[in-house]
Amino acid sequence: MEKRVTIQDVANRAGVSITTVSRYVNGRYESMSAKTRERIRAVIEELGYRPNALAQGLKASRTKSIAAVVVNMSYPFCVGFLRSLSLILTRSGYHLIVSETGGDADIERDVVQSLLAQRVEAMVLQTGGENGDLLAAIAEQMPVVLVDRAFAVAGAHTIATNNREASREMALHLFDRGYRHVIYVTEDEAGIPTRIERLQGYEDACAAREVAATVVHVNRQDVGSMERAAGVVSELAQAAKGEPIAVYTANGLIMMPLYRLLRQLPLAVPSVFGMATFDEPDWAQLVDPTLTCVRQPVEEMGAEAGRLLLKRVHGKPASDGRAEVARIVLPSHIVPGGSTK
Amino acid sequence: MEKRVTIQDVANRAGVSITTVSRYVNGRYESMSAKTRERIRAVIEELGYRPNALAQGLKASRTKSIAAVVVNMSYPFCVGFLRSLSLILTRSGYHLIVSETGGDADIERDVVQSLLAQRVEAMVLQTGGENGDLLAAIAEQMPVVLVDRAFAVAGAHTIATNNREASREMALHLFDRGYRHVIYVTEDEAGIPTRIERLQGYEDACAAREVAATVVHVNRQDVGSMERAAGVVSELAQAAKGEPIAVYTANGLIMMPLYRLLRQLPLAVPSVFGMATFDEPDWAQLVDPTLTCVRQPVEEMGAEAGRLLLKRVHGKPASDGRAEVARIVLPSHIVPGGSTK
DNA sequence: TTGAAAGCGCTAACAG
DNA sequence: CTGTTAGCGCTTTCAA
Repeated sequence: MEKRVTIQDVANRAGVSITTVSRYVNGRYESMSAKTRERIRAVIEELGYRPNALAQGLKASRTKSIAAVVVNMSYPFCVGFLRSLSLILTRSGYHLIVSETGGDADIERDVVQSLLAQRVEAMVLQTGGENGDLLAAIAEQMPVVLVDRAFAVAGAHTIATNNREASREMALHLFDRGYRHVIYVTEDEAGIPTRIERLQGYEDACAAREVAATVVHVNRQDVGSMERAAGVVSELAQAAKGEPIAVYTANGLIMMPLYRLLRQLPLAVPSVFGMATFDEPDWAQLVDPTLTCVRQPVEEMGAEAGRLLLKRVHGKPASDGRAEVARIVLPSHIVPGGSTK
Repeated sequence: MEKRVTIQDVANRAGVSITTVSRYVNGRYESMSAKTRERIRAVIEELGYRPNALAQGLKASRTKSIAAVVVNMSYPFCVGFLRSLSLILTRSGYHLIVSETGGDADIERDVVQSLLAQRVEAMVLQTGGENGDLLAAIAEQMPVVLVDRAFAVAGAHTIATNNREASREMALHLFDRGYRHVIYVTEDEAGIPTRIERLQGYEDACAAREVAATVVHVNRQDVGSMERAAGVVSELAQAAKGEPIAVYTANGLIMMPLYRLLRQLPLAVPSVFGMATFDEPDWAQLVDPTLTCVRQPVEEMGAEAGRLLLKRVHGKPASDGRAEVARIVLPSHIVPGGSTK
């Protein structure tokens, strides 16, 4: 492990002071003779010098890194979101630190504290909502963006999709296609805005059509709950006596394990049985018939988060010391598939 | 943006020197009176002090962060790998910085340099192979792990799967199921070991069965190439005059767009037409019939990378200054599905 | 156009 | 048991 070359080494070799090298590194060429400038350039090249970002940051607490805290980075939403966020940040020389909470409030707190100690310059979180006070306190120190789940946290920006409206539209779409009953399958709301809003949207649609809402709660970890959900669907199908019914899941992760169980039922898709989900799983176009779904603008959300953070991190804080807090809502759209017709 | 509390603040408030506080923070309680210790604990709690990781790291160049450089973080391999890597690292208080190269050698170089300046303590890369010299140089300064693509880089560890053997097995599996021709669809090898090895495995199997190899090259970005591939399959099926044939793709990302095209052919799956792929896409179990595939131990690779890096980062370098370089191969396994029978 | 010097927040000898 | 002191590598006044 060789010793790393420092600004001092460059200064010595070039026969100038470290101040001058520092100036060169920071592009302040105007106060420097062309000769000195060229000399330093050559030495830096020769020695392969790269400034220690740590030392640079120590003074201004600028680490050129931004953290993303998500429930599970393998969730399709997170994958797309993180990727586009990462792309934007990289373009501005920022690094993305990714952390997982698994949805656990204690872990979330620890992770956030640790990130704070690491002096990240900003944070974007898919939070569970339990650490609101902590996040509000952090929002006073650095830009904080809450994504996907639009909890109300003082000082934090939010980026989400129009869950309620899009969910309502999907349910209406199903009713309009002639499905007399739409069974909504979701996870326990657990106070999570996204889930609550999607459920509300479904209920809005039921109310609009004066149809009774049928909500089935499942637990993704629990296969039994999925089987029970399929059982409920089966019973309702029988009770419907041939009238078309549909299943609409609150997200793609629920539909995944449920899909096979539903297809095993003796119900013809889409004629007497419709299927749809919020989210657009990558397999939606591979199954036969293709799956009707709600596409979230995942990439746009990531890009928007990146832009927002960079603007806040770069820019001087607003004159009154408190910048505008953005609440961005990016609309989702229905992608009709063969599973509803 | 309030001023952050420093070790000095704590020292002042507690009426001790910063050294003592530093000792407390680093858990060296033995050299400290119980009274002092309690006093400091109280003040830290009161002020909500958290040591500045930047300043801590400046001295020892320990940033508690490790970087992962991948081609595309949304690739299924990367998603699973990064997640399990992240989990391991977090458990040891390390942060994971994720960067993308898009497979571009220049970007890879820039990203790596930038990470170097950031003083990450180690790197794991899914490299394109063009920056071997740079990586070898870095491997002299910090632990470097090459994952997925087992390029030979001096001083770097590698973690990969047994691509050639697993690919051979899959091809043999297909021949054994009675498919007389197995068409292998892959991307341009581009010098990437993973691709070369999988192709070799297929060729090994063809040689063993004394069957001519049929390799079709496609470009994932190019729909036309996929259609041409499907065309080749169609022609071969006709030439086979009812004899069963199969398609075997080099990875799941190729199979995804190809799948629909192949299913549109008038060929019965699996009786006269078999389908299989390297990788296990999450939709493999959702389509009907389920898709036969090769499951890579993605999570294990991530966990192994994490363990390896942490061991090397923590441990003192070996006495001779050059630690053992690990070449880890984790085996893949065939997951039989209904698409071959 | 340049450099000396004072830190940024923390750790680690070395003395008491 | 505790404090003094000297940096880690770099930026930034303030003078020259």
